[in-house]
Amino acid sequence: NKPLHLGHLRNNFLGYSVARILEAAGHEVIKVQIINDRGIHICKSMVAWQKFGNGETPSSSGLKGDKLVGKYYVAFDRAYKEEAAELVTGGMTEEEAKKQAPILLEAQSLLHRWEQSDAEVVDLWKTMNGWVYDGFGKTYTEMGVDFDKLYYESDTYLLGKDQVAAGLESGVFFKKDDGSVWIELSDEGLDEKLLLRKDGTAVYMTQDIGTAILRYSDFPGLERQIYTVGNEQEYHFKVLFTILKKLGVEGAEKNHHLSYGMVELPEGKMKSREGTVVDADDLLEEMANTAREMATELGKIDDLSEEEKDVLFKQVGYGALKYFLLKVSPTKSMRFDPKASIDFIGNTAPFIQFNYVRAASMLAKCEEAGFNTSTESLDASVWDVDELRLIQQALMWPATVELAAAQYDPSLVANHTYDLTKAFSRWYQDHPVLGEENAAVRDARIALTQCVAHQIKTAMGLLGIDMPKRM
RNA sequence: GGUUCCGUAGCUCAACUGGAUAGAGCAUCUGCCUUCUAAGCAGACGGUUUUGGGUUCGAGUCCCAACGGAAUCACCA
Repeated sequence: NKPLHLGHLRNNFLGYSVARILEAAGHEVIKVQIINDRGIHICKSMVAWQKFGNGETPSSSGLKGDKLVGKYYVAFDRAYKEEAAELVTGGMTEEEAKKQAPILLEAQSLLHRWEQSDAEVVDLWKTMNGWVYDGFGKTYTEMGVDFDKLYYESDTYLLGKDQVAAGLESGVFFKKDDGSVWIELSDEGLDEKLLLRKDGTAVYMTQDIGTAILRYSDFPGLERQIYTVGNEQEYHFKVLFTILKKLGVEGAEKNHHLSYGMVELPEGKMKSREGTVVDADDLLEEMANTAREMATELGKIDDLSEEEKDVLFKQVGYGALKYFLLKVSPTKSMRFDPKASIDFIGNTAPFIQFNYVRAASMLAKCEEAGFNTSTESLDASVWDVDELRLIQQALMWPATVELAAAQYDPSLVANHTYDLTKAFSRWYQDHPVLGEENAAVRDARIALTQCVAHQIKTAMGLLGIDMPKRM
């Protein structure tokens, strides 16, 4: 229920790209998204909307749905802090005040009523969730990310609770005096972990147990289940996987947490509450605008229609962003400077796109001139050292895909593509094609250009980056 | 404090999983557009791979320690 930010972009681009790479390596991939539509956080937005919203809706405010709901999440947090501070002034300890703030109690009560299927609460929940999905949907479309199946935690938490009940029966879990349910994982170095609150409501872990089990039964015979989630949740997934094993769930051994590093801003890490986040929608828009400015300045595409230009600016701007986020090893945290980070020259997607466009443009001219553009039966003896080096680079592609798939690492694909493009760009500089008089040499160069262009397009496709025809 | 991860050019990142002279981009400086798109190319500058030990024929990579940074250890998700 918080608007998508830069961290989500890294997450989604990474997950999407890994899926494409695994497919390229011959695996069948099912992309699923778990939607966290249940829990105390939703109730917080709901309470704040009830109290301060005055019936505001996306259409009445003109705000994107997820932004509107996010606004009330922030409003909740502000009110909550004020109330807690007042209680402290009234003589309560800070710890106690954080538990007793009236607005928090209201949110907890809403969660409880929601789990009891209280009609009024469920209605509001449906409405506000609808706004969020609507907003997220727009952003996902822009990102070029899609899923084969969506899981809603509101559908899976009950399954999780069943599992907790079963685990309690079999002695995997235990109940404390206040009625809360726990698992003891000290032997694994993971401490005690809560599975059900004392009021009987589910927590994050409960839902994830349910979701995991549902997926095993939905897709029997899964070779591997990969969770693309930030490294801040490493502990959570260690615990989850351990619990699933202890419950004896079939397939529990096949889980993998694809853990990626945080995106940090120059002033430190992003914090929604302090407003130091880079909003996904804003950033995407800014990227396309930068591409527009750049192209307008260069003036090479003035004859394109407005529609064609819009497509192009998104290809270039979004491509630059995707490449920027994917060229770094997933496990590493990365720094992002909104003003300086994203370049359109150097080791970037626009550089690669530019060279693809040059190749495509040149091939089109060869076509027009009636040259032999077939890649069959060419004379390989004419290649010089630069060309052999370029070919050598291109031949590393299959191994690169295999390694990237094995390690779930799109940065290997990005770096290979850059090296290939760099080699091509260098070669292009002093190896004319159209003006080459020796037909054998010319045909060999045409074939080479075709192969390189094709590989660039394929490789960038695995990163979710489109190649324009002109730029 | 426990656990996990990280430390490579001024900045952002590579380094084919232990191999030869540690490579790119940005930034700075110098050249190259009457020739297939200059969002390009060539060159210069920039390194005791945080530090100290160890293993090895060989270490940025593996082990130990120190220093520095991050994440996590919630009846948040």
